[in-house]
Amino acid sequence: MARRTALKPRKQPSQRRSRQLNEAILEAAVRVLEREGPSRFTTTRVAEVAGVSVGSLYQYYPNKSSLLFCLHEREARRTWSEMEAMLTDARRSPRERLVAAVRRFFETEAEEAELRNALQVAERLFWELPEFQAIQARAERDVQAFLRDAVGVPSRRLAFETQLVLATVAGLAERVTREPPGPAALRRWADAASGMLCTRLGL
Amino acid sequence: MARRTALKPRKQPSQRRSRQLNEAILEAAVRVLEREGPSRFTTTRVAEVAGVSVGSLYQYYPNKSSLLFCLHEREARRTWSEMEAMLTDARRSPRERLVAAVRRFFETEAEEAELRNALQVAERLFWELPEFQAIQARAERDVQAFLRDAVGVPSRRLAFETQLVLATVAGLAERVTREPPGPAALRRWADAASGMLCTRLGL
Amino acid sequence: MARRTALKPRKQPSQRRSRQLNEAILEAAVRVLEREGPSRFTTTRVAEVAGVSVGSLYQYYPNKSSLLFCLHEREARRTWSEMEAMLTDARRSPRERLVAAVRRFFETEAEEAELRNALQVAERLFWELPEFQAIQARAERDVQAFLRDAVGVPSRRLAFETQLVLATVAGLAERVTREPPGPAALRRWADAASGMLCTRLGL
Amino acid sequence: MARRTALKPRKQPSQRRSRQLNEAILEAAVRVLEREGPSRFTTTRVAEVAGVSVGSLYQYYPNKSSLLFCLHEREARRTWSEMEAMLTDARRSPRERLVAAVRRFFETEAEEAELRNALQVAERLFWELPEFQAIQARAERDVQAFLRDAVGVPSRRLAFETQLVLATVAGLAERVTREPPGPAALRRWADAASGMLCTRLGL
DNA sequence: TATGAATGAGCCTTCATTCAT
DNA sequence: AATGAATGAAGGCTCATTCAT
Repeated sequence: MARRTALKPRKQPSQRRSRQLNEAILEAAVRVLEREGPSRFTTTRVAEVAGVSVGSLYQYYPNKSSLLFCLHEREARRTWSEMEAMLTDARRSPRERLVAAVRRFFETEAEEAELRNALQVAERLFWELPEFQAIQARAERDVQAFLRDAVGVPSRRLAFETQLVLATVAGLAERVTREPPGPAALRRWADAASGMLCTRLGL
Repeated sequence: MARRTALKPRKQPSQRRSRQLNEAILEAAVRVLEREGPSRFTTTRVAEVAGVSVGSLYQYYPNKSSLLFCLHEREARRTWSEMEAMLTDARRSPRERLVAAVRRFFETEAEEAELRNALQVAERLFWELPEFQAIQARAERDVQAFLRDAVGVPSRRLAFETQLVLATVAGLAERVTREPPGPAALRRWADAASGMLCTRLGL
Repeated sequence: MARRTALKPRKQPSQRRSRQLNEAILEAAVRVLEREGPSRFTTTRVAEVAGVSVGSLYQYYPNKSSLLFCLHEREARRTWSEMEAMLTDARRSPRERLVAAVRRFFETEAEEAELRNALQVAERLFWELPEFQAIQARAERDVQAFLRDAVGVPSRRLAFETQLVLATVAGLAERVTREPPGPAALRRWADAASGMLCTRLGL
Repeated sequence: MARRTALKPRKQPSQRRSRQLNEAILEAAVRVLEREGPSRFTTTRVAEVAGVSVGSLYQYYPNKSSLLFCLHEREARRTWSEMEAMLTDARRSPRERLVAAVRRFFETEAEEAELRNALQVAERLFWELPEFQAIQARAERDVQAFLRDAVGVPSRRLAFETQLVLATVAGLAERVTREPPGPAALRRWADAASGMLCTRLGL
C-alpha cells in the first residue's frame, strides 16, 4: 500500500535537450490522455506519441505513476499561478477578485476536464505523498493569504475557511465539469459558488 | 465506446441460497475494495475472499463492471432512502431538515469513504449509462421535491438549485472525507455546507 | 490423442420418455448449431434450448463429443437412407439413378450446410473411431452395391471406383455448399459431378 | 459477426532478428498444429515451443487468428507458385500439364495433411475475409488462364469450369489425404481426378 | 545515451463437467 | 431421475518494465 515509489523525475532537466524531451513527453501524455482516454494511456503509447522510445521515457520517469504525477504537478502549477495573480490583484475589490478567480478556476477545470478525469484515477495514489501535499499546500497558502489579507478573516477561523473555500470551489467545479456545460452555464455555476462563499465571508 | 455491457446481475436472488451467495460476493467486493484497494480488486480475488469460485461470481454478475455497478447501486439506495425520509419529515422545519440531512449525508460518506474512493475510479465508466443515471435521478427527484414543496423555490430556478444543492453537498463531502475527519470536524463541514445553502435558499 | 472417450449415448432409448428427451436434445443441438453457430454450441445452451437441465443432458450423453457424434450419425443415417433408395430404384436406368442421387445429395448438403460446418469442426475427432467408420461403411456399401449390380464395375476396380465416386461427390458438394448457391447453380454442380462420373463409369 | 479483426502480422520482418523470430513462431505453430492437434494450439503453447514469450508472439501477430491466417497464406503461396509454373510450362501439352499439376497438388496436400487439417478448422473463420479471398483469387486466376489459353475453354463456360477444376481437385485431394495413402495410391487418385477433368475439357 | 524487442505475471472470462439436493 | 449451482482449469491477451545492443 504505502510502498513509496519514486515520483520525482529521474533527472533534473538541467540540460536543454533533457528539458525538451521532458516537455515532449509531458505534452504527449496530455494528448494521449485527452484524445485516447485513460485506457489507452500506456507508457508505450505516450513514448510513441512523444516520438521517443519507451526506454527514454523510463530514463526521465522511473515509472508510470511518476509521469502521471508530473502531469498533475504541471497542471496545478499553471492553474495556481493564475489564481495567485488574480487573488492578489490590488486593483480590484476582494469580492471582485474572488468572483473572477472562481470563474477562471471553473473555466480551467472545464478546459482540462478530460485530463483531470484521467488524472483522478491516479490521483488517489498520490494523496498521501509529500510531493502531492506540497502542491496542495501552495493552493492553501494562496487562498489563506487572500482570506487573511484581503478579506480579513480572523485567524481563529482562517484555517477552516481556507479549506472551505477550496473544497467548495474545487468540489463543485469537478462535478459540474464532468459533462462540460456551455460557457454561460459554467459562469452561472461559478457565480453561484462564489456567491455563497462571499455571503459567508461577508464580502 | 458505447458498447453496452450488461450491468444487471444475472439472476434475481429468488432463492435463499442464491441470496446468500450474492450477498457474500458483494460483501467480499466491499472488503477487497476497502482493504486492498482498487488495484487488487480482481474478480479472482473477490471470489476468493467470498469463498466461492470465479465461476460462481460470474453466475451472478456478467462481468466485473456489473459487480462494481451493483455495489454502487446498493450504496446509493441505502443513502437515499435515508435522505428521502429526512427531507420529508414533516415534524421539522425545512431548515432543520436540510441541516440534518446534510449532516447525515456527510456521515454516510465518511463511513463509506474507502469504498466510495474505490468506486469512483469505476464510476467514470458508468456516467453515461442509463442505469447509472436512474440512480442519480432519484437523488434529484428527492431534493427537487424538497426544494419545491418545503422550501418553495420557484419553478424557474428549481432545476438549477437542485443541482447546486446536490453538487455542493456531494462535492464537499467527497473532498472532505478523503482523509476522514473526526465527528466534530465532520459536523462543522456539514453545517458550513448546509449553512451556505440555507442562506442562498432563504431558509 | 487417442484417448478413447465414450461416444455412445448413455442409455438405449428404450423407454418412451427417454426417447422423447433424447430427440429433444438432438433437435436443440441442431438448432443451436445452425442458428447460433459453433461458438455458442455449449452443453448448457443446448440443454436450455431443449428445455432440460444440463444434468439431464449428461445423463444421455457422457460428454459433448458424444452429442456431436450422435448428431452426425443421425444426419448420415437420414441421408443414406434416401441415397440407398434412389440408387436401387429399379424403375430407372443406372445413369438416371446416379444423376438423381447426386442431385439429391447436393441438395441435402446445401440444406445442412450450417450444421455440417459446425460438425466438421468436430468430425476430425471421430475419424479414427470405429463408430464413425461404421457410418462411413454404410455409404460405401450402398455405392459399391450400385456400382457392382447396376453399373457392372468389375470387382478388380470396384473398391477404388466406390471411393472415387464417394470422394468426388462429397468433396465437391462440401466445397460448393460453403456459400450456398441457388437451386439452379446447385443442380449445375451436381450434374457436372455426376457427368464426369458417368463418363468414367461408361454410363 | 463481421468484426474485422486484423489478420496482417504486426510488423514487417524488416530486421534480421525479427525475421528469425517470426520464422521461429511460424515453425512452432506448424509443429504444435501437426503434433499436438488443434485443441492444443494455444498461443501460450506456440510461444513456448518457439522458445519465446507470449508477449513476443503478440508483437508479431495481433491475435491468434492472424497467426493461423499467416500459416495458411504461407502454405498457399508455396503451393500456387508451383502450380502456376507447372500450368504454364510451354514444353508440355496442356493435358500433360494438367496431369502433372494435379499429381503435384495431391502430393503437396498429402505432405501437409496434418497442418491442413488443423488449418481447416480455422479456415472457416476466414472465408468471408478479403485477405483470404485474395489468396483464393490467385488460384482461380492461374487455373482460369490455363483453361483459357492452353485448353481454349470458351469464355461462356470459363468461370464455371475454373471453379469445377479447382473444387474437384481440392475436394478430392482433401478427402483422400485425410489418412495419407501411399505414393502409388496417391498418384492413382490424382490421375483419376485429372482424367475426369481432361475428358470433360476435351483434352 | 537511446532504442525497442522481449518478458511474463496477471487480468477477465468461458464452459465442460460434477454432485448435493 | 432431474436439477442447476458450483467448480476451476485454461485460454487469449495486455502492458509496465528491463536490458542487450
